[in-house]
Amino acid sequence: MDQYDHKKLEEKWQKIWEEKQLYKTDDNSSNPKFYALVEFPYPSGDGLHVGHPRPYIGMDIIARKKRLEGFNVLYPIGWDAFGLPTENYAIKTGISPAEVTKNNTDNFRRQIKLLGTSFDWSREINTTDPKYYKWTQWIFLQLYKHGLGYKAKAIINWCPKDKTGLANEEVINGKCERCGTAVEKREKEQWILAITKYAERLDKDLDTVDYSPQIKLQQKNWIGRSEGAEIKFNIEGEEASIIVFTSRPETIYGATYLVLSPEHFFVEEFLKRETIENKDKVNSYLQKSKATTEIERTSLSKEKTGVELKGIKAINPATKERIPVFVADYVLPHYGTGAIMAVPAHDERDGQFAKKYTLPTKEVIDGSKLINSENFSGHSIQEVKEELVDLVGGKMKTTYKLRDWIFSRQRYWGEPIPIIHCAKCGTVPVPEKDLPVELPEVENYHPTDSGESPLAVISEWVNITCPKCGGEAKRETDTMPNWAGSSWYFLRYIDPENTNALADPEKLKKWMPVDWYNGGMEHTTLHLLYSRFWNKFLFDIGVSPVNEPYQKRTSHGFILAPDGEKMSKSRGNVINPDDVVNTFGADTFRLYEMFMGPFDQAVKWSTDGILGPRRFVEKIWKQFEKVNTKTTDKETKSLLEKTIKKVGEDIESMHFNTAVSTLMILGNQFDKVSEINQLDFERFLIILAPFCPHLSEELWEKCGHSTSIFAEKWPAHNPQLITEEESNIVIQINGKMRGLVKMSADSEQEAVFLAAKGLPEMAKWLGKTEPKKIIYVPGRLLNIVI
RNA sequence: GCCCGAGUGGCGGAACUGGUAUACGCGCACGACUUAAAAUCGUGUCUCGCAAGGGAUGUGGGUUCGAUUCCCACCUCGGGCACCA
Repeated sequence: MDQYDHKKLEEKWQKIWEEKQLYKTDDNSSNPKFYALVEFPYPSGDGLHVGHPRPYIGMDIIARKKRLEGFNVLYPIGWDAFGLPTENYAIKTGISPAEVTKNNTDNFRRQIKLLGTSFDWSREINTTDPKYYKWTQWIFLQLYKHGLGYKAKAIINWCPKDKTGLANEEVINGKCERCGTAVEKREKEQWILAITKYAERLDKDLDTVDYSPQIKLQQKNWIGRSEGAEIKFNIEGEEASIIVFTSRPETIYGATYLVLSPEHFFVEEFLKRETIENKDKVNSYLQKSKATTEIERTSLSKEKTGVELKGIKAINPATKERIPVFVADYVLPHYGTGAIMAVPAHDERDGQFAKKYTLPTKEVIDGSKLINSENFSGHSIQEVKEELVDLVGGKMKTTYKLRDWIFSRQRYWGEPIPIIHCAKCGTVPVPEKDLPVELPEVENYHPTDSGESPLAVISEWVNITCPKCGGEAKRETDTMPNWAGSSWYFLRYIDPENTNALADPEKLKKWMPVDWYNGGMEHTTLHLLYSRFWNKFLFDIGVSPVNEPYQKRTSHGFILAPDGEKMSKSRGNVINPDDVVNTFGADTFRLYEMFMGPFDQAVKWSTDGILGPRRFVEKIWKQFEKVNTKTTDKETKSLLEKTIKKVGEDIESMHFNTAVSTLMILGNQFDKVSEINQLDFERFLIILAPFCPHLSEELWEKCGHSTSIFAEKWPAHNPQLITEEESNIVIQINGKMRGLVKMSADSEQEAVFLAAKGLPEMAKWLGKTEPKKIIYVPGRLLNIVI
């Protein structure tokens, strides 16, 4: 047998697969469909590092197994290519982002192909392709037309020196990443998408999908549904009133003051009035809070700060008491109504604040009963909650932490928002026939001095005639955030060339929903939620055939550099898969990435660790010499059946690391025997094939087959050969293992006890004393308590 | 700070629904082969103890006949916190 030559072998099979279009998905197949999806990468200039392939390989194993099980599998890939790093690179070098993207995607494609993944490359998509973003823009227009896209003022990070808006990521310790100037907050008109209108469904419909529990929980917490009440507090001697939201309206008798967020519109109102006695102090507090981040503001450990609006008092509608009104930044503007009634006795933050400013504290709850609450005292919370809210003229209300989605970016490298501003007609959507609104060439990719996107200075692009009245008009120059293109890409894979619709409705019906979507833990809230939102909207307008886009969602962990740090070019600790594949081969690489640790947890790359999988691959290669027509011995045969069962189950549950170790145990057993029956070996090759497709194809061919191993059927295991007549029953004394008896698994307790007594090593334990208690777990364990 | 995870040999990790802790792999040690080395193969490898036996799954408690697994408190690390992708 010739030497195992991974290069020769992997090139050979990758070429054959491509020529035969083995992984091209047939829309017309009558087999049951299976849509496997991984998050498409952002093609950075650094190229692929060994962390990228982990999900691709994991899903590839699942996709290959599903094909072997007779499914018609769709397993596509593409590029999520709009975004900051490419734009920043363009600003630095002057090379156009489109060109940079082209180079990067070419490199990524080459690298991914080296891994022997079974992507259907004929469906490759790119979010920066006008043919693609035409439909991203089209979706935006539908959102706009349905009242889900609106313009409003929102706060952005602003660098006063660079005169440009900054992403949070570009703000380092409150300073501009580029020039170190202190970053300010600025209000700016922005396009916003009303995702909160979908909050209830996004929350409730989680019950209908198969996401891992921690993913569901994190989504739920992010959406943050909270049932409470809105209650109006009148301002003494004025028409004005403040509406607060509280999740605990039953504590209203304990509300001893009100707090407004610094951004609350009433704060500005009140400051205009002569009644406020401490305007300077309030104003300086407002200034200070502008410089504080939200994380600092909401921190429980941070000392609460605030300032009273001196000169006004609110009236507690339950007690009719006059209570002070404060401005404090621990109250956030976008949650509830941006104003709260403070109940220091029963809320930790209110309590801290009240202590600091020596405000009265009044207990109104004792266990589950109300106290000090006039007629309501003595009643349980549940009983009187709604009645109480009624009495004070409030109304029950469900609120969400989820906020609307700020959709504008003042950047170049994103989808132009397809809107036209006409002096006469106002905001006019670009007519659908004029889509896509293509990104024009610009000389300078840097935002303008006024903070507009670089598109704003291209007058021949900006100035346009109004499609409604034909008068002078201007294009919207904001672009979309990177999230836009990735919020619907799973639909486009289904019909990537379609020019009449984002995808053919029949095809969508055939393929949706995605059966299994794997992605990074870091996308659990934003991307996952945004894409669920877009799909729900598209479902509502009859475009997507399903209410939920992803039937199942799992996540993978990072691969860290050997030093335990995140891999990055700047740290200089990047491991390039090209080198690893070159030295060890794609099959070994795949095996190692799956073997190195639990798929959903972060794990460090080890350059030595890959030797184990490589030795395994060579071992299997050599074992082909033992293959003949003789019968495989009983022990090996039984282990093979167990392995088939376990590997199948482990793939389904993404326990790839234990699947590989199970394959290794069988490989070790094959080493011990001198003969392996060919049919048995072939069944082994099929379950190995998803992990090591090249090696398996080659050995399959050597077994005399002329068709691909992936045209075979996933083998069924024979359960009868797995069950052993005898099993080891553990004998414990006081919960510690002291012996072992080999007996039939359905033995009775008495029989096992007798057998245990017969063991020589038991004499010293069981000597004369009578056991106090005996616990028997049938077929597994006998615990004797003495 | 808040939300979601994780912590087991020298290292990566395994242990099904509470039932033999350390599977599999790396490394290391010794041996075989070799003039030698590499590769390969074999044996051993949590720890204390001559042994009987004891101790170990981040720390401290608890529940249980029995806890890596369940509960409480704490420590450390990773992810997210809405304009990174």
